[in-house]
Amino acid sequence: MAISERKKKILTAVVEEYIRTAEPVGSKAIAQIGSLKCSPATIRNELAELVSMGYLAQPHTSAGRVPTPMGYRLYVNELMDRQRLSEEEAEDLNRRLNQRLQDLDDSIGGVSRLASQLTDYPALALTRQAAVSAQRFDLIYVDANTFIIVITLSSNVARSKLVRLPISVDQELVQRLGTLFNASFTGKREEEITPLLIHSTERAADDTAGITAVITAFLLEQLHEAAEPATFLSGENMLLSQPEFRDPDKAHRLMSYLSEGGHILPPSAAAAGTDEVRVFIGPENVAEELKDSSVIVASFDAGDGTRGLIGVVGPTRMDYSAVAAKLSFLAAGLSRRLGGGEAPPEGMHNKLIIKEPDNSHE
Amino acid sequence: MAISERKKKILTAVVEEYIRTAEPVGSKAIAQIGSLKCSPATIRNELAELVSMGYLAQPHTSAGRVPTPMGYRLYVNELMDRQRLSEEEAEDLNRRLNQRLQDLDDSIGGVSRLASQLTDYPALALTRQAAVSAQRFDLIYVDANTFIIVITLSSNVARSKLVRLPISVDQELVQRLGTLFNASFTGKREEEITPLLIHSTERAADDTAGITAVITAFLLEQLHEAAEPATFLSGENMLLSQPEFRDPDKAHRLMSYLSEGGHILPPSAAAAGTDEVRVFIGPENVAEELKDSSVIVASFDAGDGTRGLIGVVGPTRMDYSAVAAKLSFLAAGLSRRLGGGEAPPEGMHNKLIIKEPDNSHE
DNA sequence: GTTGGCACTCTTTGCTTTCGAGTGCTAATA
DNA sequence: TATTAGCACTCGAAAGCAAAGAGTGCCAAC
Repeated sequence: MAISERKKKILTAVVEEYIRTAEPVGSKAIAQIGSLKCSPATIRNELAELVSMGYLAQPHTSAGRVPTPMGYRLYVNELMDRQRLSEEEAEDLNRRLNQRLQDLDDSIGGVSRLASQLTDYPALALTRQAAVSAQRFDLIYVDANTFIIVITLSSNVARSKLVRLPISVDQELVQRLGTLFNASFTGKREEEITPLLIHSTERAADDTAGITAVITAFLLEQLHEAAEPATFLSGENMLLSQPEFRDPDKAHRLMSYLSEGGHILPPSAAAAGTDEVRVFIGPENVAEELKDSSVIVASFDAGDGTRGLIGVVGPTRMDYSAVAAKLSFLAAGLSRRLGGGEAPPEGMHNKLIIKEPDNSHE
Repeated sequence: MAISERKKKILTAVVEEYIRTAEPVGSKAIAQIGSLKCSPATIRNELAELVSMGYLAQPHTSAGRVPTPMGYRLYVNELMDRQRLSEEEAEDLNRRLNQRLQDLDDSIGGVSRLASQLTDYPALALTRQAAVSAQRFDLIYVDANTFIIVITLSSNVARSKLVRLPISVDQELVQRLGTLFNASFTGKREEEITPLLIHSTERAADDTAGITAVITAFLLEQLHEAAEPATFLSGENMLLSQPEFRDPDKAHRLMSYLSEGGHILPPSAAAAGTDEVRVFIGPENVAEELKDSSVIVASFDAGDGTRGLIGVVGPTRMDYSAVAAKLSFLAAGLSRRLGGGEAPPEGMHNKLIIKEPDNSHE
């Protein structure tokens, strides 16, 4: 059955009122909202139909209506205003973003904090490198017992470590090792660095002191760490201010799940195109723990093939419109600052596409 | 009035039972615990006296007794067993500690996570450097538009950054800048790097492209960051499993306070001697938000004049004994691995001194 | 000094009642 | 035919109340 214009208006009113108040909304309240010029009775009839169509639900016979996940979905896809931030908001956000952003890697935590402060929901941020390898090795001789390893990764981040040795080395050895590592390990991804390769390098180095082992260990550690999607979560406490989490057990369950850092995002989220906002409503989430929460994610280009995601978690009764706008703006700002390639002009809002998750398997 | 042996036993029983059950404990329960061979009636008399002495309180006339902060204080100072970890626990902990620990700086967050998992309370870890300065600069020429800054700090941590320039530089310039920076900025603390010094270096560099500015900015940023006490908080969600935080508002208030990262520790905590455990019970905390929680902190030596603290936050009804033992062990382990100087033999428990905070100002 | 006994207090729990918001239905109306 | 007013009905939330139970304080006896 097609859904009439008036039904859409009513559904919108229910969703927005429910988002605002967290209370089931009744026919009278909708009539008063305006934008509809008909009586509560008429609205009641429409509401009854919306219930039978599956967009709304009643907690119990004599209560107002509450949107179902399906209702939210329709709202998100078709009904809601695509909010844009006001000039001041945009400016403020840009300023804060600039403050945080020197090097993504250090500030990915800062980004998630920012997202959380901005939206008043717990937020997470993560990056996933495409394929990381070492681009270049520099070994700096400091003194007889000390040298510094600097590994420049393909993502153009330099990682360094100061190594103190129990034995002494000379400048020549350090330099020779540097050349050797540049020859053997540059461009290699983590899985390409086989024990065999390590072993042969070790022999070639003619290094009895085990210094090569230290370097390869550091290399592997850095590659591993860089390849590992770095996840940050902040603002967990925001959950507690939501009435749906007044039940401490429920709150605890979700918070534990979140802080385990695990599979918060549905796999398909990672596949999202840049600057596109995705919304996962209640049961659309794969993780059992998220079945009655919603997740909104935006994806951004962190440069050099690295993909980043920022998202927030909240009750299904979330302010989708506002949150999506903010995340979209944030993601666009990040892409602009971090991403290579064509930067959209500063200050311009990027388009806000909201994609529905792929549910073909259901 | 002096406190009799029997009163001590009874107080101990009340505290431990209350820690276990979170319910006010009655005379009958104490009698059944054993270790006292007298009737509930006798115990009631003693309890009444303990109440009038201020060690215990009654939530209401017909309820059992609950320890007051003063009661906990006595318990912590004199009565509780100084637990030591069992062999297996110690071994497990050591293993996990080794896993986490390569470089304190990266893993301070890991340490707090470990403390939280270990104790089932929210945990925080922080380090405070004594006075950080740059020990050495290395500028590595990569290509005409790129070079790497490596700053080795006095704390023996190397920090690096890959710099891309809009203009091109030659190897000679990079090298010259390196020498210049080594001459001008090594050994300088953040506050010693005045605009004047920066300016004169800039002039000496004969650098029209503003490369010195990039380097000084990075230097200042790193010094600032290193001097800033790095705080990490984890396991906030553990709070919610404590019955005293079943009230979502209360939980929210404390969690917000904690996640702001602020002044969790009383100032005196920072002054604690290494490997010493301090306990701050309820109102002993200076922060208003912590007035009915307890904080346990252990201090460790992170090497090179850096002091670290690990601590947990929980309700006053905390398992002081177990937590103190674990933190003490953890701190000792960290000191051993990170601290310079005399390392106590591996696997040995360090002594567990529990210091009372200095309350002379009250 | 210790103990058993007992009346008393105060919370907790469960039940019943009341109240009200909101519904669904029907009949009247534009 | 679509809308509206009216009204009886439902069901949860809040309030009130009684019974139960845990624990105390005190007294008198040991």
